Amino acid sequence: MPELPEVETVARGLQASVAGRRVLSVLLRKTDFIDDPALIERELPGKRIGRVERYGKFMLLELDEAAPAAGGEESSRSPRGAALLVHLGMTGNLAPHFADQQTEKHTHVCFLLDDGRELRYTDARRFGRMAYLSGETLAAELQRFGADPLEVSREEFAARIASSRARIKALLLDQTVLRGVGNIYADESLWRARIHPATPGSRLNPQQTERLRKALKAILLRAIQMRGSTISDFVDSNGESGEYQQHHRAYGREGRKCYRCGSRIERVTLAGRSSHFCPGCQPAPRGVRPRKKTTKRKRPVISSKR
DNA sequence: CTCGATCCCTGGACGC
DNA sequence: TGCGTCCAGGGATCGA
Repeated sequence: MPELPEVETVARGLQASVAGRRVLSVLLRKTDFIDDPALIERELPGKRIGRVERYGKFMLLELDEAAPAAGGEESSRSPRGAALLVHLGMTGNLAPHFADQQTEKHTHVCFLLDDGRELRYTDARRFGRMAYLSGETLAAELQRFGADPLEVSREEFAARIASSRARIKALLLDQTVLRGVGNIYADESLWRARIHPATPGSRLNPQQTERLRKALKAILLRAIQMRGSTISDFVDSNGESGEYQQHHRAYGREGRKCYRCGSRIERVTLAGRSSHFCPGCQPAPRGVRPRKKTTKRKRPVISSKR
C-alpha cells in the first residue's frame, strides 16, 4: 500500500531509470482511473520525461518538450511545468520494462520510450489516478494538499493539529492537513509518540504534538531507507520489496504484545480504517471510547435509485 | 465541522 | 476444486 515512503522509493527509482527519456507513443487499456485519457494520448508523445518527484502520495513526472536536436539553445522551454501526475492507489505500480518482456496482468498504460523500453502502469484495483496537467492546473491541483511531513515545522504542525477537534488519526490521514501519510505510518507514529488514535487534535498538549511530529518524521525517513513496507504486493520500480514491515510496532499486530509495555495491541475502526494501538502505553484520554472493530458490514439492501 | 456509510475495485484468505 | 463471503484501504461523496 503505497504511502509516502513507498511512493518516494518508486519515484527515486524512476528518476534513475527513465528521467531524460522521450515518450514515443502511448497505449491505453482501461482508463477509468485517468482524468482525461484523450489528453494523455495527445500530449505525451514527443515529450521528454524530466525530473521525477514525489508530492504527498503522488508522483510527478515533469514533462518537457523534447529538446531540439541542436544543443545549446536552452532558452524557450515552452509549456513550463507540465507534468504527468500518478497516484498508485492501493495496488498501482509504474516501472520500466523491456519491450519483449511479457505484459503483466492489469497493465493499463504503456509509454513507449525512445530507448526501446516501455514504462508500464499496472493497477489491479484501479484505485490509482493518472492525469496530464499543464503548469497552471498542476499548481492548482497541488495546492489542495497540506504540509509535507518530512519538512513541516514545529509551529505549522502544531497549528494544523490544534485547530481541529477531529481525532488525531483522522487528521494524520487527511491529505489536506499533511500530504503522504496513510494508515500504516499513522498507526506507527502514534504508537511511537504514545498517543491514542482517537484523541482529538485540539486536546494534544504541545509535548505530545511535537513528539508526534518527530516520531512521524523519523519513521518516514527510516521507512524510506528501507524502501517502504511491503504488506502484500508492493514492489518498487525495480521489482524489489520493501523491508520496513519488519519494523512495524502497531500496524498489523493485533493481539500481539506491545514491544514497549507488553500489553496486547488492539484494533479499532477509526476514520473508516483499522487502527492499531497499544492500550497500555497509548491510553485513551477521558471521554474517548472508540468502538471495537465492526465485525459485520451490512449488505446494501438494493439501492436501485439514484 | 466532523462523522460514518457507501462506493469504486480485485486478489487473497477462509469457511464449507 | 470451487463457491460465497469478508477484508484490505485511498479517496470522493453524501447525508446525519
